[in-house]
Amino acid sequence: MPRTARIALNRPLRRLFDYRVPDGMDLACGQRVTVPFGRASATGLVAALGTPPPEGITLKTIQSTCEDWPALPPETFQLLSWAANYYQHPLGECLFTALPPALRRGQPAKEKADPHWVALAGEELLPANATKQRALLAWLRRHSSGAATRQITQAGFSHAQIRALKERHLIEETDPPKADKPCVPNIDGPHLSEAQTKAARELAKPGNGFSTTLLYGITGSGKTEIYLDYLKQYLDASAQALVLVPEINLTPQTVARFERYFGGRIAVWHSALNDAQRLNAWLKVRNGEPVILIGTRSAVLLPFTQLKTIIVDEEHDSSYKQGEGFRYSGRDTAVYRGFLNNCPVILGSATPSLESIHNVQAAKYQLVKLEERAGKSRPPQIKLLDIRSRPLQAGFSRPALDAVRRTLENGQQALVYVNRRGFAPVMMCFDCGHMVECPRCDTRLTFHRRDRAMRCHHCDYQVAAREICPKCDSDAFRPVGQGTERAEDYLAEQFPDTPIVRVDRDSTQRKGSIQSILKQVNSGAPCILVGTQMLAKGHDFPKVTLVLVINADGGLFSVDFRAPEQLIQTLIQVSGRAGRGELAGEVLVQTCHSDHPLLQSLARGHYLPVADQLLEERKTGALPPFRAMAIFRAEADTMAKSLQILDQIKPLARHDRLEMWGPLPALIARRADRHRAQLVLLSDNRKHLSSILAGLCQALDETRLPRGLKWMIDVDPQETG
DNA sequence: CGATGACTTCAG
DNA sequence: TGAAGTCATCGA
Repeated sequence: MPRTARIALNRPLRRLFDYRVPDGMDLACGQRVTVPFGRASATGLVAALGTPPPEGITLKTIQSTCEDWPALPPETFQLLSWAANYYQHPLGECLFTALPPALRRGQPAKEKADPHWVALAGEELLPANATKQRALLAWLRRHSSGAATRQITQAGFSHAQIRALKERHLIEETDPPKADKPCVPNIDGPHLSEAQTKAARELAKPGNGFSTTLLYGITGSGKTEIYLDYLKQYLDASAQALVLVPEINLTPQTVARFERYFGGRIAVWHSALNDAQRLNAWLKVRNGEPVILIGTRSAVLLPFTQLKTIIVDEEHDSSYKQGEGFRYSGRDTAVYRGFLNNCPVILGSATPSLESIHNVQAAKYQLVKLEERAGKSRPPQIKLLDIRSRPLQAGFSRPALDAVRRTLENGQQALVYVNRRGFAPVMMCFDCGHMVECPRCDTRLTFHRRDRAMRCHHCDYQVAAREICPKCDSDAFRPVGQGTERAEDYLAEQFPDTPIVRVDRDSTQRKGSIQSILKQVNSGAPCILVGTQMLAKGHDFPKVTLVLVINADGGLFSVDFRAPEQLIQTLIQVSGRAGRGELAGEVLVQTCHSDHPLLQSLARGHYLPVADQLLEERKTGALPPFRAMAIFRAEADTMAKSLQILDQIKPLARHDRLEMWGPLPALIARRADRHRAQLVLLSDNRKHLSSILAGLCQALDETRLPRGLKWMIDVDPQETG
């Protein structure tokens, strides 16, 4: 009887392939192999052994193993199998997302050289017009230990510029900097306040098995110090730990803070790493080195073998949910990982997700509270500023502008939060009413005055901006609504002597990184920060004493059931930027609905009661977290095709514990010329929902679909539009 | 006529 | 997914 193995390949196929195992080859689940596939060969992962082969197929034979140990150790393999099933994504693709690109391609699991570039002398040799090259050279000078190609391109420079400097012998390749930091560089732990110490003591300790703790710590309460102290006090020297952060929080400052206490034990994992860096970090983790790994979402899939604790910072952050392909939640996967590794999981936030609060109420999670700011700062007071019947200029009301002026006069800084980037979200003709729309999406084009362009924020379309209405040639063609650029311009006009710093996707892309911006702000001179979401997330601006929210109303009446939760979280997070130093903070929220119960209780200052209110609404609507939700999405070149496939599926999903909404066109029905529709599935029983989804997948795999039609399943969706 | 491209099929 | 095979169309 020949031995067989079931192999997972990196293909979007919901099936595995059986192979014959040659005599004398030892295999384990999760091991990398090379197999003949079609007329070529492919890298695969062993998914099962000794399974009875299907009839009527002559098995091919595994060519070789890539190494004699499983690339995915048992817990990691189990975690991915669970996730494949939970998120209804093909197992092969799930397993391969846990491998660094080099190993996906079948390259050997050996440490890779990671060439760095350093600047040499002789800048005067550069021609005067080579400004970009000069800028790169200056940038490299600031990175004395050198920077990898990937980091250079991330900072906004091009490969061509690197090549040009290399040819002029102004830069050269070197070895990457060695991690020369001592292993325990700082014997003194971080100094904790009484409240922090108490919270740190209450957290579940590594070694006591699996548990999940929600650490609710208000903004500015110093959660990072607690993490540092906790790891320092309770993590064994030989153990591994995982710290998950949202992408935006993985700044060099965050890493440096951890390195101060743990030196070379700190490793990082994020999207800006190049292939060599990814492979090397992955190998460290796989080899069981006692790393404390700080990483974004996908770090939860790394092959830890000695994992003893997991921390998920800002656990409410929606960027933990992958929005395409393998749509897993890094936070929820982390909790399951804690279960598999039998270790504690700490979820930290000043604005916990309703899911986590619900799990506390259901006694699945423990709650540790920290309701006091660290140091001398006081939590800011939130004031609602009703702008009904108040004249607005570029979105600013008189009292709001006065508040900014007072702040600057006192030598302090102000932060203005605007929900949209660009100058104005719409251009409208006041003669014929025409609004410029995207030709490929059901959206309006946003006007960007800086580069005189109209852009679609949902696809890559853009056109040159016009002075007159493209339809009727009227010159009454004007921007409507507020964006960051417009706020910036208006403030510059009102406060000509004050620097205005805009922070949004556009400004940070151009300037390479947010770092230099933050540095400027924290130098302390009076200035006004204008920005989007980006500003709300975890940054420390000690001199900011006023936060002004231009308009809070978007999230109050949205069709997306998560919008109110996200609005409240953003408002509290952005408010938390105020008064973090010794000066007291003030928050002004402009709204047309100051009597709205959510805003009213927000103004009373505490998150948990607002969250309870939101949870009550979810309960009434039988929405998550009270029921499990999945969305079946379809997109095609016509809406009819998309709706038709969902109509076809709907009867197959019928079940007495399942409610279905739709099929309906998506909120933005057409995006990049694809017509999108969705069927929402809700069930009070997750197991049922999961098996129904699995059945639908199978049924769809067996049907021939009209061409151009794509479908996907989103379990626990973050975006319901 | 071959070349090109759009589209379908199939993988153990 | 991606490589290979099928089929229709195009320009000279």
